[in-house]
Amino acid sequence: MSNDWRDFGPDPLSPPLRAALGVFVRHGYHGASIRTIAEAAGLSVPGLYHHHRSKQAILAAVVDAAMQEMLDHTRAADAAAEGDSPVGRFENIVEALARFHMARRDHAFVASTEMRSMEPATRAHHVRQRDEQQRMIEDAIRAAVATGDFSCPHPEDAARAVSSLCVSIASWYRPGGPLSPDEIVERHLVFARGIAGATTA
Amino acid sequence: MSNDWRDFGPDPLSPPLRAALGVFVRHGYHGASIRTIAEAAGLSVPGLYHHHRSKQAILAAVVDAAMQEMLDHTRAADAAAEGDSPVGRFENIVEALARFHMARRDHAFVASTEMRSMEPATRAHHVRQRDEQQRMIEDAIRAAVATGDFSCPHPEDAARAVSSLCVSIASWYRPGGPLSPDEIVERHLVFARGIAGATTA
Amino acid sequence: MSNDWRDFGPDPLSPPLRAALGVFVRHGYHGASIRTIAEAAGLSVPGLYHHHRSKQAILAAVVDAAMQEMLDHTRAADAAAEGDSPVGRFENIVEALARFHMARRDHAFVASTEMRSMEPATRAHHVRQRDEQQRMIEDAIRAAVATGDFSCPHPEDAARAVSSLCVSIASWYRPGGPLSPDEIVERHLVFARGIAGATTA
Amino acid sequence: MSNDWRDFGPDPLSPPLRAALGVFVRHGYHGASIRTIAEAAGLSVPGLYHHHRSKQAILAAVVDAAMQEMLDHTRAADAAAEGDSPVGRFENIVEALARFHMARRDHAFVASTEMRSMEPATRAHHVRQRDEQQRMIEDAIRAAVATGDFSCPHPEDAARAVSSLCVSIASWYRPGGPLSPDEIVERHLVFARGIAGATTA
DNA sequence: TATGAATGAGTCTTCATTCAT
DNA sequence: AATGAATGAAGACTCATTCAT
Repeated sequence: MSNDWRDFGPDPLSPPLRAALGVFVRHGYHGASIRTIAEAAGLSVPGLYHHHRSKQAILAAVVDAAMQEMLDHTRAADAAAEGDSPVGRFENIVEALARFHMARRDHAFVASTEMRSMEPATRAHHVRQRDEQQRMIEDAIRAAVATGDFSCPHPEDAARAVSSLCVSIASWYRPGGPLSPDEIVERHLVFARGIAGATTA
Repeated sequence: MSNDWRDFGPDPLSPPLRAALGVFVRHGYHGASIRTIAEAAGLSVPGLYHHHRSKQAILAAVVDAAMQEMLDHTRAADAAAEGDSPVGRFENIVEALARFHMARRDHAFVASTEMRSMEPATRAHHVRQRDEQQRMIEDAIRAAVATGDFSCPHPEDAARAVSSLCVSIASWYRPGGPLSPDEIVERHLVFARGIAGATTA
Repeated sequence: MSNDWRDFGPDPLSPPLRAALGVFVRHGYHGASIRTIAEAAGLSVPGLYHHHRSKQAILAAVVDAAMQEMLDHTRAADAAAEGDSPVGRFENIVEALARFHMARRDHAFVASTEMRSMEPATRAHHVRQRDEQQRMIEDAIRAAVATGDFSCPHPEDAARAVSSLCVSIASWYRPGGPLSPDEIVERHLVFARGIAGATTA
Repeated sequence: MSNDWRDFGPDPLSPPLRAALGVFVRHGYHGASIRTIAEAAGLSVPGLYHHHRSKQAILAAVVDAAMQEMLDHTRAADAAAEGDSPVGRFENIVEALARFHMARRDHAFVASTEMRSMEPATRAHHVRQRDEQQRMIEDAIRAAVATGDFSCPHPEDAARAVSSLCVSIASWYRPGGPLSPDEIVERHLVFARGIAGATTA
């Protein structure tokens, strides 16, 4: 993982979970019936229950897998900039985030959209993961401010704004669209630097 | 409306629609039962149906009211900057958007979150309204680029980013939170100028 | 009435009852909603209730009007054959029955079809009217048997068969169809004579 | 089937369908609630839905089973008269029809009564089956006219009258009534020959 | 391991009917 | 005489889940 944080391999979700994800994306958690999910997975209903305890457990598994993968990649991106300037760390993290929201657009969409459908424990776990990710951005901004590379009076707000911006990619990006992932990354790096108050071109 | 685009009066939604909005926010469209909505509205179920043809019609009414109010205020904010520099237009529009997403946080949240729950006609209408709003931002950016106030190679992407940023306010802002609306507006104006590549302080 | 038992004037049903009849025919009693009936009548729902106590009362009124008109015409047809041979009585009654089931096809259809939807009292009344009508046929047959014009070992069964035959006209006859009412009458007179065992052409 | 067209074994309907049939007979299709049907079948509501897709599908299954059985028996009765005079064919068909409307009185009643409650496709199928049956009678009559056994100027109308007569048995016959099925058959053969204009005793 | 059958509780929606105005 | 607003009960149907096989 240390070097390939830019690459997302095939979806690691098990077939039933991937099927569930598709249904969640199209209909939302409450609009998705166990029957529809089972059909999409090519399983009978009890067959699906053999793999997962409940519909809620399916949601938790999908969301946790997504958040783990996101954290893995952003952490690796951060680590890969070890020794670089804080700006390099910031840019790596943003790039990892942006790439994740394209490569795993459905996963990210469901994770951000279905918070209210999660049971308290699941939701708390999810929020913790999201906060950790956001703090990584914030830390990088603070470091860059310390070196004078960024001029940013409110690093926490800027981090949230950058994060929101990357998350929102998942709601409009379509593979095969007019812009390539590389172009989208490039442009969002510019936006993110603008939000963080980069002082140099 | 010409001068008071910054102010949002009391929620114009009828009591049943306001009640429905609250349930939609907490549980999502599919998670909201007509029974729950009726209870929240202090009506019997058929009493609710007396006012609205279907659950879907309730969603459409709520979303359309929200989008109309958003468009009214952003248009007025744009018009109020008539004669100003393009930057003034841009800032007015962004401020109107930000204020809307705080004053009508629930409305905006449901409108942006429940697109997949809308029937095709409703969704198409909604998308048209959203696109018009986004084009207002884009036009202002292009004008500011023409005057040299902004340096922005991709105005359409920047407009989407600015719009996404304002929309995302609705998902974390709480009245009575640590920041006042005025502070939030101020900070988001800075973020938005950063995204659009403002060349001057 | 004494002479014009062959003619059926305009439908004597009040407009709301006529509207209800149409809905009953198309959807059946249970499939007909008060709202649909009110709409068909051009009335509001309470407006309809102003004229009739309940949906059941509407059915009773429609059915009773139909049966009364049927009895009026068959009695008059019978009376008009006073002094004729029993065969003349028989034929007059059958003709009246056949003509009624064409002229008031919807009324007759509902009356015969919705017996199970009538409350006990209404149903009992209806059955009494139907039995009286059937006995008129039976009496005529018996009289014709006594004169040797008919050869019929079971007049009661024959009367029921003749009655059923006339009732069934209502379920296929359409005004403007290939056969004129006069032709249909003529042919059913032949069938009825066949059922009753007429011994002469 | 070749020899036993006179006998109707135990009702071939599955228990849930038989239960539904009973409820349809008593209350009509629209008056029959799925709850009542399920109770009559000794099932829960979803248990009933496990076996049948919808209330309409239940009606279609019941009606089609009835019409199939009717066609099977009348065809067999017709075939059994192979080589006989046309009058023999005619009598066999009528007897099969009459017996069917006694042995399967509820099935026949619902099939003829609930045409308006069938969805278009189901209704079309039903009408086709009914027409085929009626044409069998018509053909037999025409053949008997050709041999001079019947004198009947309008075979199509006579066939419809004979058919209606047999169908109407289902609306008054009760097992254990004053007349045995054999007696009823005998009398209806006489009526049918009368309608068709039989020239010989 | 996998599934046909089952279910209590819930879904959205409509029912016939009433009443204040 | 007419209606907008309301409702308890019921409509057909589906839910997530279980269990015997």
